[in-house]
Amino acid sequence: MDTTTLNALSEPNRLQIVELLREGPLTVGEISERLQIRQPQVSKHLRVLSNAGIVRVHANANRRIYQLRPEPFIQLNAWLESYRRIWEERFDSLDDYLKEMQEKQEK
Amino acid sequence: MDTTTLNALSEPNRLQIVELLREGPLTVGEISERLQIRQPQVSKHLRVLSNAGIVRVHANANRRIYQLRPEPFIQLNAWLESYRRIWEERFDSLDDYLKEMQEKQEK
DNA sequence: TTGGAATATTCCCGTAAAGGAATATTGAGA
DNA sequence: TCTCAATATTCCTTTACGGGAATATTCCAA
Repeated sequence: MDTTTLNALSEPNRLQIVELLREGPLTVGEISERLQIRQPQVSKHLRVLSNAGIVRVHANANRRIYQLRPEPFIQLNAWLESYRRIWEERFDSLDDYLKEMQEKQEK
Repeated sequence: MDTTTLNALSEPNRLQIVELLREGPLTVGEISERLQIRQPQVSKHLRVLSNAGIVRVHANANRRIYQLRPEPFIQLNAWLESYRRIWEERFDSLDDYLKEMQEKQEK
Protein backbone atom coordinates (compact mmCIF):
# COMPACT_ATOMS: atom_id res chain seq x y z
CA MET A 1 0.00 0.00 0.00
CA ASP A 2 1.47 3.31 -0.93
CA THR A 3 0.69 6.38 1.03
CA THR A 4 -0.26 8.82 -1.70
CA THR A 5 -3.87 7.71 -1.86
CA LEU A 6 -4.31 7.88 1.89
CA ASN A 7 -2.53 11.19 2.00
CA ALA A 8 -4.77 12.71 -0.63
CA LEU A 9 -7.87 11.51 1.19
CA SER A 10 -6.70 12.63 4.60
CA GLU A 11 -7.39 16.31 3.98
CA PRO A 12 -10.94 17.17 5.08
CA ASN A 13 -11.87 19.31 2.09
CA ARG A 14 -10.52 16.77 -0.33
CA LEU A 15 -12.41 13.99 1.36
CA GLN A 16 -15.55 16.08 1.04
CA ILE A 17 -14.89 16.51 -2.65
CA VAL A 18 -14.45 12.79 -3.08
CA GLU A 19 -17.63 12.04 -1.20
CA LEU A 20 -19.47 14.51 -3.36
CA LEU A 21 -18.11 13.00 -6.56
CA ARG A 22 -19.34 9.64 -5.37
CA GLU A 23 -22.74 10.75 -6.61
CA GLY A 24 -21.42 11.46 -10.07
CA PRO A 25 -19.16 13.72 -12.17
CA LEU A 26 -19.16 17.46 -11.48
CA THR A 27 -17.49 20.60 -12.74
CA VAL A 28 -15.17 22.70 -10.62
CA GLY A 29 -17.78 25.38 -10.24
CA GLU A 30 -20.41 22.96 -9.07
CA ILE A 31 -18.07 21.50 -6.48
CA SER A 32 -17.11 24.97 -5.34
CA GLU A 33 -20.72 26.01 -4.94
CA ARG A 34 -21.95 22.87 -3.26
CA LEU A 35 -19.16 22.73 -0.73
CA GLN A 36 -18.77 26.47 -0.22
CA ILE A 37 -15.09 26.34 -0.97
CA ARG A 38 -13.46 29.06 -3.07
CA GLN A 39 -12.76 28.02 -6.59
CA PRO A 40 -8.95 28.28 -6.45
CA GLN A 41 -8.83 25.98 -3.46
CA VAL A 42 -11.07 23.51 -5.20
CA SER A 43 -8.78 23.52 -8.22
CA LYS A 44 -5.77 22.98 -6.01
CA HIS A 45 -7.37 20.09 -4.19
CA LEU A 46 -8.49 18.55 -7.44
CA ARG A 47 -4.94 18.71 -8.64
CA VAL A 48 -3.76 16.74 -5.66
CA LEU A 49 -6.54 14.22 -6.18
CA SER A 50 -5.65 14.02 -9.84
CA ASN A 51 -1.97 13.45 -9.15
CA ALA A 52 -2.94 10.71 -6.76
CA GLY A 53 -5.00 9.09 -9.50
CA ILE A 54 -8.19 9.41 -7.52
CA VAL A 55 -9.84 11.62 -10.05
CA ARG A 56 -9.86 12.08 -13.79
CA VAL A 57 -10.63 15.18 -15.83
CA HIS A 58 -12.66 15.59 -18.95
CA ALA A 59 -12.47 18.92 -20.74
CA ASN A 60 -15.75 20.19 -22.09
CA ALA A 61 -15.35 23.62 -23.60
CA ASN A 62 -14.77 26.01 -20.78
CA ARG A 63 -15.57 23.48 -18.10
CA ARG A 64 -13.57 20.72 -16.56
CA ILE A 65 -15.61 17.75 -15.48
CA TYR A 66 -14.10 15.72 -12.69
CA GLN A 67 -15.03 12.18 -11.81
CA LEU A 68 -13.73 9.44 -9.56
CA ARG A 69 -11.45 6.76 -10.87
CA PRO A 70 -12.20 3.30 -9.52
CA GLU A 71 -8.63 2.03 -9.29
CA PRO A 72 -7.53 3.58 -5.99
CA PHE A 73 -10.66 2.34 -4.29
CA ILE A 74 -10.16 -1.15 -5.58
CA GLN A 75 -6.60 -0.97 -4.37
CA LEU A 76 -7.65 0.32 -0.98
CA ASN A 77 -10.16 -2.46 -0.70
CA ALA A 78 -7.54 -5.06 -1.52
CA TRP A 79 -5.30 -3.63 1.13
CA LEU A 80 -8.07 -3.71 3.70
CA GLU A 81 -8.61 -7.36 2.92
CA SER A 82 -5.32 -8.18 4.58
CA TYR A 83 -6.69 -6.79 7.83
CA ARG A 84 -9.91 -8.70 7.69
CA ARG A 85 -8.61 -11.50 9.84
CA ILE A 86 -7.95 -8.99 12.57
CA TRP A 87 -11.60 -8.37 13.15
CA GLU A 88 -12.85 -11.77 12.19
CA GLU A 89 -10.60 -13.67 14.53
CA ARG A 90 -12.37 -14.77 17.65
CA PHE A 91 -9.44 -15.23 19.97
CA ASP A 92 -7.41 -12.39 21.32
CA SER A 93 -3.92 -12.68 19.97
CA LEU A 94 -2.62 -10.63 22.86
CA ASP A 95 -2.88 -13.68 25.11
CA ASP A 96 -0.69 -15.62 22.74
CA TYR A 97 1.86 -12.88 22.77
CA LEU A 98 1.99 -12.74 26.53
CA LYS A 99 2.49 -16.48 26.73
CA GLU A 100 5.32 -16.26 24.22
CA MET A 101 7.03 -13.61 26.27
CA GLN A 102 6.69 -15.66 29.39
CA GLU A 103 8.21 -18.66 27.71
CA LYS A 104 11.16 -16.64 26.51
CA GLN A 105 11.73 -15.36 30.00
CA GLU A 106 11.79 -18.84 31.46
CA LYS A 107 14.63 -19.92 29.24
CA MET B 1 -16.06 9.13 7.42
CA ASP B 2 -13.89 11.21 9.64
CA THR B 3 -10.41 12.09 8.59
CA THR B 4 -8.43 11.17 11.70
CA THR B 5 -8.06 7.53 10.73
CA LEU B 6 -6.93 8.37 7.22
CA ASN B 7 -4.64 11.06 8.53
CA ALA B 8 -2.97 8.70 10.97
CA LEU B 9 -2.43 6.12 8.26
CA SER B 10 -1.14 8.58 5.67
CA GLU B 11 2.25 8.94 7.28
CA PRO B 12 4.69 6.38 5.81
CA ASN B 13 6.30 5.30 9.06
CA ARG B 14 2.97 4.96 10.77
CA LEU B 15 1.62 2.89 7.94
CA GLN B 16 4.64 0.65 8.25
CA ILE B 17 3.96 0.23 11.95
CA VAL B 18 0.37 -0.70 11.25
CA GLU B 19 1.37 -3.20 8.62
CA LEU B 20 3.82 -4.72 11.03
CA LEU B 21 1.23 -4.98 13.79
CA ARG B 22 -1.01 -6.80 11.37
CA GLU B 23 1.04 -9.87 12.17
CA GLY B 24 0.41 -9.51 15.89
CA PRO B 25 1.09 -7.42 18.99
CA LEU B 26 4.55 -6.01 19.56
CA THR B 27 6.41 -3.90 22.06
CA VAL B 28 7.83 -0.49 21.26
CA GLY B 29 11.35 -1.85 21.23
CA GLU B 30 10.47 -4.62 18.82
CA ILE B 31 8.83 -2.19 16.45
CA SER B 32 11.78 0.13 16.69
CA GLU B 33 14.22 -2.64 15.92
CA ARG B 34 12.27 -4.24 13.12
CA LEU B 35 11.61 -0.99 11.29
CA GLN B 36 14.89 0.69 12.11
CA ILE B 37 13.17 3.73 13.52
CA ARG B 38 14.49 5.38 16.67
CA GLN B 39 12.50 4.62 19.75
CA PRO B 40 11.27 8.15 20.46
CA GLN B 41 9.84 8.45 16.97
CA VAL B 42 8.14 5.11 17.34
CA SER B 43 6.57 6.23 20.61
CA LYS B 44 5.39 9.44 18.98
CA HIS B 45 3.86 7.64 16.05
CA LEU B 46 2.21 5.15 18.36
CA ARG B 47 0.69 8.00 20.24
CA VAL B 48 -0.90 9.35 17.10
CA LEU B 49 -2.15 5.89 16.22
CA SER B 50 -3.47 5.49 19.72
CA ASN B 51 -5.28 8.81 19.67
CA ALA B 52 -6.83 7.80 16.38
CA GLY B 53 -8.06 4.60 17.98
CA ILE B 54 -6.07 2.45 15.58
CA VAL B 55 -4.00 0.89 18.28
CA ARG B 56 -4.41 -0.11 21.88
CA VAL B 57 -1.78 -0.44 24.60
CA HIS B 58 -1.31 -3.10 27.20
CA ALA B 59 1.16 -2.41 29.96
CA ASN B 60 3.30 -5.35 30.94
CA ALA B 61 5.87 -4.36 33.51
CA ASN B 62 8.41 -2.20 31.79
CA ARG B 63 7.05 -2.90 28.35
CA ARG B 64 4.12 -1.54 26.44
CA ILE B 65 2.54 -3.96 24.07
CA TYR B 66 0.74 -2.41 21.16
CA GLN B 67 -1.84 -4.10 19.00
CA LEU B 68 -4.31 -3.12 16.34
CA ARG B 69 -7.89 -2.34 17.18
CA PRO B 70 -10.39 -3.70 14.66
CA GLU B 71 -12.88 -0.83 14.79
CA PRO B 72 -11.20 1.67 12.45
CA PHE B 73 -10.72 -1.02 9.84
CA ILE B 74 -14.31 -2.08 10.04
CA GLN B 75 -15.29 1.54 9.73
CA LEU B 76 -12.99 2.08 6.80
CA ASN B 77 -14.43 -0.96 5.12
CA ALA B 78 -17.95 0.28 5.62
CA TRP B 79 -16.99 3.60 4.10
CA LEU B 80 -15.41 1.89 1.11
CA GLU B 81 -18.63 0.01 0.57
CA SER B 82 -20.31 3.20 -0.51
CA TYR B 83 -17.84 3.46 -3.38
CA ARG B 84 -18.31 -0.08 -4.52
CA ARG B 85 -20.88 0.89 -7.12
CA ILE B 86 -18.30 3.14 -8.72
CA TRP B 87 -16.18 0.26 -9.85
CA GLU B 88 -18.92 -2.25 -10.29
CA GLU B 89 -21.02 -0.11 -12.57
CA ARG B 90 -20.63 -1.04 -16.19
CA PHE B 91 -21.77 2.15 -17.83
CA ASP B 92 -19.76 5.33 -17.74
CA SER B 93 -21.69 7.91 -15.81
CA LEU B 94 -19.77 10.65 -17.59
CA ASP B 95 -21.94 10.16 -20.65
CA ASP B 96 -25.02 10.74 -18.55
CA TYR B 97 -23.58 13.92 -17.18
CA LEU B 98 -22.74 15.29 -20.61
CA LYS B 99 -26.24 14.56 -21.82
CA GLU B 100 -27.68 16.34 -18.81
CA MET B 101 -25.60 19.40 -19.49
CA GLN B 102 -26.65 19.42 -23.12
CA GLU B 103 -30.29 19.26 -22.12
CA LYS B 104 -29.92 22.15 -19.72
CA GLN B 105 -28.29 24.22 -22.45
CA GLU B 106 -31.14 23.61 -24.85
CA LYS B 107 -33.70 25.03 -22.44
C1' DT C 1 16.90 1.51 47.45
C1' DT C 2 19.59 2.04 43.69
C1' DG C 3 20.73 1.19 38.86
C1' DG C 4 19.52 0.03 34.43
C1' DA C 5 16.23 -1.15 30.78
C1' DA C 6 12.06 0.26 28.34
C1' DT C 7 9.28 3.87 27.10
C1' DA C 8 7.38 8.61 27.00
C1' DT C 9 7.97 13.51 26.69
C1' DT C 10 9.94 17.97 25.65
C1' DC C 11 12.32 21.42 22.99
C1' DC C 12 14.11 22.95 18.78
C1' DC C 13 14.43 23.21 13.89
C1' DG C 14 13.23 22.71 9.08
C1' DT C 15 9.89 21.68 5.69
C1' DA C 16 5.50 20.73 3.57
C1' DA C 17 1.15 22.14 2.84
C1' DA C 18 -3.20 24.84 3.13
C1' DG C 19 -5.70 29.20 2.60
C1' DG C 20 -6.19 34.06 0.70
C1' DA C 21 -5.74 37.22 -2.90
C1' DA C 22 -4.41 38.38 -7.22
C1' DT C 23 -3.53 37.09 -11.82
C1' DA C 24 -2.96 34.13 -15.93
C1' DT C 25 -5.19 31.07 -19.29
C1' DT C 26 -8.59 29.17 -22.20
C1' DG C 27 -12.79 28.90 -24.85
C1' DA C 28 -17.32 30.45 -26.64
C1' DG C 29 -20.21 33.77 -28.37
C1' DA C 30 -21.47 38.56 -29.80
C1' DT D 1 -11.56 40.41 -32.28
C1' DC D 2 -13.28 41.52 -27.63
C1' DT D 3 -15.29 40.24 -23.67
C1' DC D 4 -16.94 37.31 -20.26
C1' DA D 5 -17.19 32.99 -17.82
C1' DA D 6 -14.72 28.97 -16.03
C1' DT D 7 -10.64 27.27 -14.38
C1' DA D 8 -5.65 27.09 -13.25
C1' DT D 9 -1.58 29.11 -11.33
C1' DT D 10 1.39 31.98 -8.58
C1' DC D 11 2.95 34.37 -4.54
C1' DC D 12 2.68 35.08 0.19
C1' DT D 13 1.90 33.92 4.91
C1' DT D 14 0.85 30.86 8.56
C1' DT D 15 0.53 26.56 10.71
C1' DA D 16 1.14 21.62 11.43
C1' DC D 17 4.08 18.07 11.70
C1' DG D 18 8.13 15.02 11.51
C1' DG D 19 12.94 14.14 12.95
C1' DG D 20 16.95 14.72 16.21
C1' DA D 21 18.75 15.07 20.67
C1' DA D 22 18.24 15.29 25.33
C1' DT D 23 15.71 14.26 29.34
C1' DA D 24 11.95 12.50 32.28
C1' DT D 25 9.37 8.49 33.93
C1' DT D 26 8.43 3.88 35.33
C1' DC D 27 9.40 -0.64 36.75
C1' DC D 28 12.07 -4.66 37.99
C1' DA D 29 15.97 -6.96 39.97
C1' DA D 30 19.96 -7.19 42.70
